[in-house]
Amino acid sequence: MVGPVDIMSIGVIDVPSRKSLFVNRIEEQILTGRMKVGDSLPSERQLEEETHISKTVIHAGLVELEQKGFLEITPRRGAVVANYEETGTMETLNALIRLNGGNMTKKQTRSFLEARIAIEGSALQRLCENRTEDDIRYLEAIIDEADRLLESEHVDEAALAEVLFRYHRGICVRSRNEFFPLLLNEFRPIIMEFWLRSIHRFGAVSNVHLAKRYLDFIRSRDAAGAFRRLERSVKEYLDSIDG
Amino acid sequence: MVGPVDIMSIGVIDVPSRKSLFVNRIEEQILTGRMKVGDSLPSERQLEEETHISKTVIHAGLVELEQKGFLEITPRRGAVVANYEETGTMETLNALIRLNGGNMTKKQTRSFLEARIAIEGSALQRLCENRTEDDIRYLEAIIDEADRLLESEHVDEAALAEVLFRYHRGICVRSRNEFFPLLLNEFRPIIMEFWLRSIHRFGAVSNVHLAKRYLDFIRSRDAAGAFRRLERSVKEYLDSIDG
DNA sequence: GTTTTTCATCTGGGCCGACCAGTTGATTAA
DNA sequence: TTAATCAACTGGTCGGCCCAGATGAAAAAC
Repeated sequence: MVGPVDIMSIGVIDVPSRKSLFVNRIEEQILTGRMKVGDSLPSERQLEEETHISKTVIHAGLVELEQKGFLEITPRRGAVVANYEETGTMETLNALIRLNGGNMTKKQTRSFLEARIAIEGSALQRLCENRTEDDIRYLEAIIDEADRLLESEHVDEAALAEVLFRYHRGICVRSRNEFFPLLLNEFRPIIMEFWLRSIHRFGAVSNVHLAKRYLDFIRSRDAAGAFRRLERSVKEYLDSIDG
Repeated sequence: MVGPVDIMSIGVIDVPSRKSLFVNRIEEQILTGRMKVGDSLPSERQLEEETHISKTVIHAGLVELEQKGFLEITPRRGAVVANYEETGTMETLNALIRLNGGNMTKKQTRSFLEARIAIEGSALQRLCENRTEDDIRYLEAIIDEADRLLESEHVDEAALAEVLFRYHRGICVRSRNEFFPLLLNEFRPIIMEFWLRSIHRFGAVSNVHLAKRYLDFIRSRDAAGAFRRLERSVKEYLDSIDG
């Protein structure tokens, strides 16, 4: 049952699709500035010839790049590099960060945390003012999941980050604002990365403890206190990466 | 030059792509509840047969629906209708509102304006604190565009809404937060609809005047005043739709 | 009768080369 | 100088092919 070699593990080799290779190549050209905003791309046929990838795949790749906000395609006219500060969405930013190996710059981190205070802070205050017993039970159930993960010998950090994401999205869901949870979904990859780093930096227990702290504020309907706590924890995180 | 009929204008007929027709059909089925969360979709080959659209296009459409948060596709298993409150993004919401003829419910409007205060309010305060002369010039240039539109006999409302969008996104851009402008792009269809309604309700002049008012606060670095003004104008809009 | 194995069938993922219908711009005709 | 023509080029679509994993019923082993 065990293969001939079980000392050195090779690991899976996942073959990247031609489409993703093509998309990454173009993204790279754009983000490094080799292709500038307004530049026309070669036609799909030219790209087919150049890359030895079929036109269908090229076409699908270009459409994907358009959805990400990198290109502007006009049927039967061609594709040009879009001003992705104008047309870009969070997906564009996610692609940008992913291309940088998942690392955000300090400015991006600061921007992210500002956005977090703006959105989650607003949700938190609304929830404190309008919470019901059912909201408390809903959030407690998620905290219980986190506690169960902490009981294990080796804490599954990815799973804990996922639970923390669901908890904070839960705050947005229960704030009765239909937009806030959707915005958090938009941020999802970035937020997950953030929680992973936060777990590494401050430990699993500490992060779950902080989550419980917010629940206390919600219970006692202390909107101002909750907001101050959020601001403080963001400030602590920023200080920790500056040092 | 002029066709045989120039009294009644026909207007361009832009032929929708098969992919978009397919995507809209499925969205409709989901949003009207004919397909419920968890329901399995027919296989790509069945859909091909049923719709007479090739598998290539069907596949591309399903991938788009997954990105919009409407479907959850598992390779070699099939696609099921996703819980779009969980997986949805702003694109999902845009589709939902578009399907409703661009009309938001009162709760959606309230949610939108709360989100606007959270995001643009935060940007406004940051900008007031850190503005440069160049920021002022940048925003003044956009205001000039709006003024030019006002000079015309019949104000082009769609164009003005577009300029107002660019102005308020400009505030986010110049706030030096990389996330805020992208979030506004995400909202774009909703925001455009909002400005159109605001122009109808309060008039073109009044909306441009308010935009200039924000510029005053930014010039005098009055962050608190700017925020209060934003809150007030949102409140006025909410009152006007309640009445 | 119960468990295990086998294997035909179905799924989405990926790719290809050909064809379709609008756009464009130089050439031709008026 | 102007208008009509049309070949070349564009993105969009097509149907077919193969791949590898999932599925479940039939066959084999117990």
